[in-house]
Amino acid sequence: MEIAAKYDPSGIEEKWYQHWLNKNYFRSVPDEREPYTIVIPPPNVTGVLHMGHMLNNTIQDVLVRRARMQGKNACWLPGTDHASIATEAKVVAKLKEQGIEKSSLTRDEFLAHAWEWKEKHGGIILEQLKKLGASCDWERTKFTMDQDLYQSVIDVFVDLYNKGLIYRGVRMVNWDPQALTALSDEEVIYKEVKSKLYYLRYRVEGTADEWVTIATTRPETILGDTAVCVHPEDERFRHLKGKRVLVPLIKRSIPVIEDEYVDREFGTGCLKITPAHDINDYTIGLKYNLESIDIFNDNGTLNEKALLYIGMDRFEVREKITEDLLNHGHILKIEDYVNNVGFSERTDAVIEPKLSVQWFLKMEEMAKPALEVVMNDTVKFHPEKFKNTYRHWMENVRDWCISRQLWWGQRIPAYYLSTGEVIVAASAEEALAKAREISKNPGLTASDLRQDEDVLDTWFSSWLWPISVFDGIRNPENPDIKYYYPTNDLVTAPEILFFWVARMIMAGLEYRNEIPFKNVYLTGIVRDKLGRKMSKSLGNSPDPLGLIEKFGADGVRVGMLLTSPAGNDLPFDESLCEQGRNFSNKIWNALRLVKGWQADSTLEQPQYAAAAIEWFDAKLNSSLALIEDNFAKYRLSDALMTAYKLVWDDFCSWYLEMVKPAYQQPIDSKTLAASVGFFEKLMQVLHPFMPFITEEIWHLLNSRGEESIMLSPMPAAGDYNPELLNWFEQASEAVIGIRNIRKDKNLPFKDKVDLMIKGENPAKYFDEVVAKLGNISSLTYVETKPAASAGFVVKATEYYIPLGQGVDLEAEKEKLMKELEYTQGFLASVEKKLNNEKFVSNAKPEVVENERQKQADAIGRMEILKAALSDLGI
RNA sequence: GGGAGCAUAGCUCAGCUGGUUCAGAGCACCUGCCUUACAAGCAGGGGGUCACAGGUUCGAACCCUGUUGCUCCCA
Repeated sequence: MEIAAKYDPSGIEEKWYQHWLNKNYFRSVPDEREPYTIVIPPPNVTGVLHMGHMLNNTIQDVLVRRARMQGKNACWLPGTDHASIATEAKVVAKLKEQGIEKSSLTRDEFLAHAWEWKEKHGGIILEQLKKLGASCDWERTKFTMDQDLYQSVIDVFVDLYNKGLIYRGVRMVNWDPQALTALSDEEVIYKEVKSKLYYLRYRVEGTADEWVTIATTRPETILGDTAVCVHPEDERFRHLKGKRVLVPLIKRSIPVIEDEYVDREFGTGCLKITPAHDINDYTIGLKYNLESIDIFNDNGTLNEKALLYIGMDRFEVREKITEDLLNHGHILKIEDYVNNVGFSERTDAVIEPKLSVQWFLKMEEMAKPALEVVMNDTVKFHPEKFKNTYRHWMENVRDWCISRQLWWGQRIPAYYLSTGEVIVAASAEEALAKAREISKNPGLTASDLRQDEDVLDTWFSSWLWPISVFDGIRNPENPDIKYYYPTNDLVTAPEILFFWVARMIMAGLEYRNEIPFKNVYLTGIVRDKLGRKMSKSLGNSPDPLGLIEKFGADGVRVGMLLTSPAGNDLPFDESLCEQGRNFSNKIWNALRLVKGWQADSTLEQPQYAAAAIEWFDAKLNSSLALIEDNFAKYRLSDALMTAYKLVWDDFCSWYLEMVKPAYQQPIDSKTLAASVGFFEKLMQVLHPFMPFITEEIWHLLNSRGEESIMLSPMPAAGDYNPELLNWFEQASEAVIGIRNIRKDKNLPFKDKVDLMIKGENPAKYFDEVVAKLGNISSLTYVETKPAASAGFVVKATEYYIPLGQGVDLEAEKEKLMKELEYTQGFLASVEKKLNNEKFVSNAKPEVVENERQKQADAIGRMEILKAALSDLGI
């Protein structure tokens, strides 16, 4: 069979993914095996695959595929979330393009558009994941707005309300004037912005020319000022005590109050108080019973309470009012100033602090056990350092604002009577029944109830995800939830540690009385070479599908994993994928070599081949043990690197070279079988990382019929003789020594040379291997160093290659002297320790013993070197 | 402003309880090779005062203190 010299993943990847799907290999249903479960962090239904997803889902697939091969019943449950703000924004924009205003639609009409949009564009991302090789149980695909998940959210709201954990309150919220909704603190991104600090003077009431100067970054908010505040101990303002000042332009009279909150160093030391539009001012307003004048409409324009500029946008007003203040002599100066401004994560609009009535979930009680399970490692974080961050947040947790002024999402199941009374119930019918009961008015009808217009925060559905996808809220005893929950591993980004991971833990404890997952693997952020976060606006993100096309899914997966230890950011570079592709090609060519061998069952197995097989078996087992350890510690890149080196260095560079028959010669059947066997095991080990090429090769190595590598048992580390590894190390060093001499002395590799060994050689077992790899014509043991030869020493064994003529005695001498010097220095440092009484008496006995061994070795080596030098006539 | 973390080769990172192999890996780099599996390769090689300054210890990349620089989270 002809095999292409370069591995071409196109076609192969498509073929196998389709095959796996056809065979339903990703499907999981409860059975008697141990379950292994991962629920996908549901990507935004409007989203397309980006590099962060690539990393995150590669990791999940590696874990799932490995678990599956370890005989577990592996279930990777995929899905998407409805992303209320982002999706609604997209649908609104889309409608606008068609000339439809959201305000002209009824709620139901709008939702119909939204669903239509979702059916059309949602789920693209899941299709893209298939290109990556994701082995999700697609039959279980969930969406947070699916009827069952929707209902679970509603049930939970009602339940928490009945438990007294959900309440309605007036709060200063982060208002997104573009999306027209409140945002949670986590959805606000603070950015440093170059702005201006305006120094404004307010006239003291009852005076003609006495002024107070304040500094503000938002001059337009003076229209909502209800006080001016100074520090009680500030001498500069003592005379203002009990006075009032007039707000410029509108001449509203407001009091001068005193509070220690004021930073005397900042600005003028005199602060204007606008309770309706600043969170700190709001607190002060409450303390001093100040009026709150909300001057903004929801969309960020000014309302009639502002008295001026009514209907103008806040930023327009800022310019206009600056002008007017200047004209009226109220501005003393304007300074450049850098401050932190909050922006909406979704719309990038500047957040407006705004007072409004919202629904909140009390966090304190739920946070305590959720903190506990992480601190005591019931839920393990990888890497562990995130426990600190988690604790800090959980200890300072604030109530969760769960309402959003949107339509796309689970509508809050709260119903208002005309009296303003609130009834929370899972359905309108139940609410009506309750209402009749409470009001003792059986004549109430559905039209007497008005349901809350708001929907719930998307996280209020995602926090139930590990439970609701198995219908564990509505049917807590169903077989799926009992089998798959708690899930095993969660793979996600540290950015959402709090608003998703923490809350899932809370929900799990609340509704299952059990943690939702045992391990949380926190990935880093994929950045570009310059360390910038990849983002659409920067345009610095490569197209993931383009990468897959260029390097193959296997190559990209390897590239993503090679340099991304848990929790560390990944500075992405295409060359990483290139390395992955090169690795694919390397494996492919190893296949070409092995497939090219003709077996001859009459051939005796050469000793070198038997030795090579024994060695590689030991090496394989020791690497497997390492890989198992790496996985146990969730060090996936280390596991991959171990496998990478095992395949490339040990298998390809050493093993295959050792057993390889001479050109166009057949190979003995025993060696071929062993080689194919090793190859298969290596493919199995690599399969979780590189699902496609391993499946392809697995089938090319042997006829498998319908079998799949993805269901084959993962090789487990077995016992091995460590001596084999030590001996081989010596032998391989000898081979390297021979190569070096060839290079130094310009001895072409194709010319055979003699090798003479002096002294005890523990690695005798590999002599034939050394002879083969060194292209040695005869390997003999000698008592004395042969004349006119070049040599080297490995441990306590001397190796010589006779050179006939042209031996550079000086060079030989120099080499030996250098080594002798080094050994002397080494011995000195060892003896320094041993001669130190404190060391001998304080250090652990095995450490001291070790030093003695080093001493003996060094002395022995020095003797050998000295003897070699004296042979040279020194 | 409060909290956490990091600083080891050109880059990305390992380095466990302080003690052979403790200064490592991969990539990049340099040199030589078109050696019929692979130039997407082979063989070999160079490269680090472990941020800086002190301290503890028989012994420090590792523990302690301070300094500097960077990152993240929270306000």
